[in-house]
Amino acid sequence: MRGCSRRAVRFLEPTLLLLLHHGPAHGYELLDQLGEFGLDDLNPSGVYRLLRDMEEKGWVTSSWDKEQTQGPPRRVYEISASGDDTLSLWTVDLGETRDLIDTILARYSQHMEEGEGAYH
Amino acid sequence: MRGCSRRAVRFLEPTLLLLLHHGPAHGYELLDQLGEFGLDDLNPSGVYRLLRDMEEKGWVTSSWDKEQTQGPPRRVYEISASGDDTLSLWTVDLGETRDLIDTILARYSQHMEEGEGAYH
DNA sequence: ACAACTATTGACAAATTGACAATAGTCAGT
DNA sequence: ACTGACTATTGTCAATTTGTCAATAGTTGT
Repeated sequence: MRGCSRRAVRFLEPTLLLLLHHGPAHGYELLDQLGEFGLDDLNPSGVYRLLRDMEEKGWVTSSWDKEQTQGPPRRVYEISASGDDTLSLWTVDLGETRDLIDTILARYSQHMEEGEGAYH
Repeated sequence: MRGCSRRAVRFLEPTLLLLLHHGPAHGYELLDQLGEFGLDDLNPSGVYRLLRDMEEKGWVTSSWDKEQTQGPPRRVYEISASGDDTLSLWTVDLGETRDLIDTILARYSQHMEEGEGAYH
């Protein structure tokens, strides 16, 4: 099923905002932390692209990391006040989505208990 | 926010399967029933298109309604055994999605309580 | 005949996503 | 110094998905 991949995309934005809500971070680090949410196996370029999009919308700001590190310069993202607001709006949306899921699952269980889906 | 529209699209497929799991129905009727799930304001052609796609995948079958009705002939969709299986898989996916949402919302509440997100 | 409502289909632009290559810096071993 | 492995970000382009709007077509009421 394609569900997993689509879920990843759908929840990438709020999850990134949440992670940045905790503190500034660079893309590679975020990519790693997304795994804790089950959002693994996603394409790095998609994440970087989304971060750039989010910056265009003003939800995050970025700057090059000043510290020398084990690789090329890193772009560090930080959430903005506007990003905080967006995250807050996202939580409302997520709550509604959860309600929808609950409704669907409840109806499904109900059908199954009543044996209504038994045409086959 | 674009969340609502995207939610509609994301949950259209399982919701249609669920409705058809209850019994055969035609598109126009389904379109109406989707409103009960908060999936309103969606474009009819998108729903019809998805139903046709689902038929191509073998999850539903369709036939023209024999009964005379108040309009042009209606295509009646019925869920197949394969559709039942798909719906069942969908419930697993939806459960995982709900878990993800719960995780995100829990972390957000936690940050807020601890006042960690207070840069601004 | 005309308008309003029921019902489905088609077509095409716009937006999104996936896959992969390109670039570039550091570090460790040879 | 060269090589390969790892870190880190960007760019590109085809493929898929979605949104929008028009087209078709039957029925009912005036």
